[in-house]
Amino acid sequence: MKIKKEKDRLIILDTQDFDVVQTLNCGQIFRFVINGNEALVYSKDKCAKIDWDKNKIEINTKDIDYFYNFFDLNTDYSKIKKILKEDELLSSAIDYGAGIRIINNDAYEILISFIISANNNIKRIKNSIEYLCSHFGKNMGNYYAFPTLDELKKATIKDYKNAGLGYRAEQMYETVQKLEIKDFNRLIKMPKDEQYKFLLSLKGIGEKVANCIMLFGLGVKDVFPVDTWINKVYNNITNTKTTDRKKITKELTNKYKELSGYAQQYFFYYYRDNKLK
DNA sequence: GCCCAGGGATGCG
DNA sequence: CGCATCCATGGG
Repeated sequence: MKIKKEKDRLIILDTQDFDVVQTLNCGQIFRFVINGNEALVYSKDKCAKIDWDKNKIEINTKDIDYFYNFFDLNTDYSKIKKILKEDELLSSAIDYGAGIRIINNDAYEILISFIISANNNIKRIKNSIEYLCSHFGKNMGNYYAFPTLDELKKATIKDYKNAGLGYRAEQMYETVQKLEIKDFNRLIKMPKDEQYKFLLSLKGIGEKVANCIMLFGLGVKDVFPVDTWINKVYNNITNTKTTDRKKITKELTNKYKELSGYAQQYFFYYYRDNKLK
């Protein structure tokens, strides 16, 4: 991928492996606004203004190194897509979501966000996160930062209910009180199975959410989060009616191995958008 | 009014 | 272990 680095700006001159709208809309990030050929994207206390046309993408931000990594610009997606396309089941999904990239987001922000995501819909998830930012995050002028862990520790169960977390409010409160920033410094260095175990020990985090945190927040690509959509895809492809997500996870992870996370995103985006029954 | 959402916790056998 | 049931709440 041809990328020019300027001061406060990244210019991507090769758009076949990067579609901003697809990348933002495929359910891995909740803090963004798309307006025509322009988007605002938020992570932690940082912001990027992105605009694009057919031939180039401009990422305007004071944190170019952060967003370079955020959008995974070092990874060659054409190579990944070429390998995965050999799988017949994935071929049309990859054609449809050819511009998806897996975002490298902040582990703590992803952890909080995906606790909210459980048995929830994306619009509500976004509203709840926005509430937490505007009530507990730092005012950055044009937007609110994601609250730091110390800031979020001030939130009560009632605050979480007001944020629309419903029955997840108690779980969130308990997990936020228990977590410390050093947990995340340790987490990033742990082997995969220990990360998984640690995440599962926290309230509000089960297998699917743990896998999402690892994929989008810890850079672990050989995980395959199975949500309701992937469950539907699986039943559709295999002509079954299972609800055993543990089994589906195991099968698909064994099949796609180190590319599981990518395969999962292509499946998820394609089938969700095409309203698979 | 009903069904569903990027599921998880709990209890029971 | 596996399995069933319950859980808030807003959108479609």
